Amino acid sequence: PTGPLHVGHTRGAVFGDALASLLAYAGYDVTREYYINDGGAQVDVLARSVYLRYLEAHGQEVAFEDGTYPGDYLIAVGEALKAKVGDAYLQRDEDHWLADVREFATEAMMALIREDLALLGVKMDHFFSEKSLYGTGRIEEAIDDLDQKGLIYRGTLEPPKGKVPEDWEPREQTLFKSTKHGDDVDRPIMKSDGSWTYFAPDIAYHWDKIKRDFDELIDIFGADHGGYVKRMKAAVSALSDGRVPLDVKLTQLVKLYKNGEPFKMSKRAGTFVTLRDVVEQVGPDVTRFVMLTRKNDAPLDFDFDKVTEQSKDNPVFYVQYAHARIRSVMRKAEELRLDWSDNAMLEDEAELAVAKKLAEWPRLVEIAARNHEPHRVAFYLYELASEFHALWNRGNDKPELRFVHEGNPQLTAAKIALPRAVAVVIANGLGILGVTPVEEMR
RNA sequence: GCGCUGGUAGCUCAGCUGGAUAGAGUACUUGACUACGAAUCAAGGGGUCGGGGGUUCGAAUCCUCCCCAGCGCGCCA
Repeated sequence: PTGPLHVGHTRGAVFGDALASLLAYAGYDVTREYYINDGGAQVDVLARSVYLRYLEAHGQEVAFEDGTYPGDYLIAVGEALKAKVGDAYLQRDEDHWLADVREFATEAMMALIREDLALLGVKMDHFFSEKSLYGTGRIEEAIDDLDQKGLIYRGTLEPPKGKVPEDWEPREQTLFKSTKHGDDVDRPIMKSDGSWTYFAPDIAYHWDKIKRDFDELIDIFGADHGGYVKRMKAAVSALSDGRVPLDVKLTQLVKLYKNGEPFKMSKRAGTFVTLRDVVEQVGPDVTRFVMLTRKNDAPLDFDFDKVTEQSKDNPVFYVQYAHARIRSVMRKAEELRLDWSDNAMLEDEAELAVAKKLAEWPRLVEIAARNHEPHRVAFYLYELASEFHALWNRGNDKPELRFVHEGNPQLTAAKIALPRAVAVVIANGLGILGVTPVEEMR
């Protein structure tokens, strides 16, 4: 939690949320967890950055050197810190304020992040703090388990082949024998100075999940953490004696475009496009749908202009439009006071095409859930909408294919059963993706 | 050097863990509005599925070796 969520995080959040909903829809019992990285050196950096803003709030000139976060979002946090502690931390050593500011800043960032998630409509069941693993014996407990399995030892790693880092020299470290569980090399869990590497609390976190009796785990990482997958799987395999499968989904980069021009963001310069920027411009529904119309492991182009357009370039509108059309005819049918019936009358090939597409739905859900691929739902909805629009237009040529037949409630009931089923599936499908089905287009 | 993820129509992408003639959108061409409406639909052309080899009755999909792109590779998370 070093800042607000940006577009990359957004993709991970949307993907994870949709995957969880998909699994729940398919009948799984799902828990959504957010792992808070509040234990490492990065929160010290955050604390120092906030301290600079705190000094600034007291009217001092400050310089944001390398290794601090210069983003504007910390200005308010600096001021809030001033409001809380007054001048108590002015001209004092880090020892006096670091721990407290770290706590303060972390809480402020998590508040931001929770707001961001709420904007997107993402609800977490648990927030799990990395920090809670330190100094509580929980890391030691997990490592002990591995040790008892003979997977922990002192040793020295080979330097990486090819490109060797400048400052490389052999050091003895505490290592996890991850090669026993499919990894390429053994991984350090303890630095040469005796403190934990970042891998250790991650092991402890997964150990905790295994002990909580989950029988399947899914992690979602950014693609730049891809090199981390094998060791995490190895750890889970070792900790659970191979009983609990871990699937790691990597979400690729989001490339942003505006007016057809790509623009870059830089965390260092403090210029990055936040989740809030995106959601406020295009809305949560569009944001979610667009991010799910791509496989998670393929890069995603996110064009602000295309995405705000209400046209075929924008698949959300296409699917929403189908739903709105159906709801519209259903409202009209209600005025006729017909008896709703499930006995559809299907004779035309366009009607059969829609019915066939509908019949694919259960199997599609099953496959998408099994493969952990929510994007399949988005593509399916597009196809279903397409079949429906085709049928609709056919009603222009052949009046007998229309859904509402004035003065003939029986025929209307038979013809409206099919689109009614389409609306149900679209609503359910959009529900999985976290997109609100609309009653009418405006 | 090793590992991970990609390479499918001009462009953006699907493709059900091995099935029939590889599909959408976009773009281009030509048609269609009396329902929430052309915000939509219909028709047409466009492919050595990165390349070679292998397994199979059958491969975009599986095995292997190359090529290209992105990411990663001990005391940063």
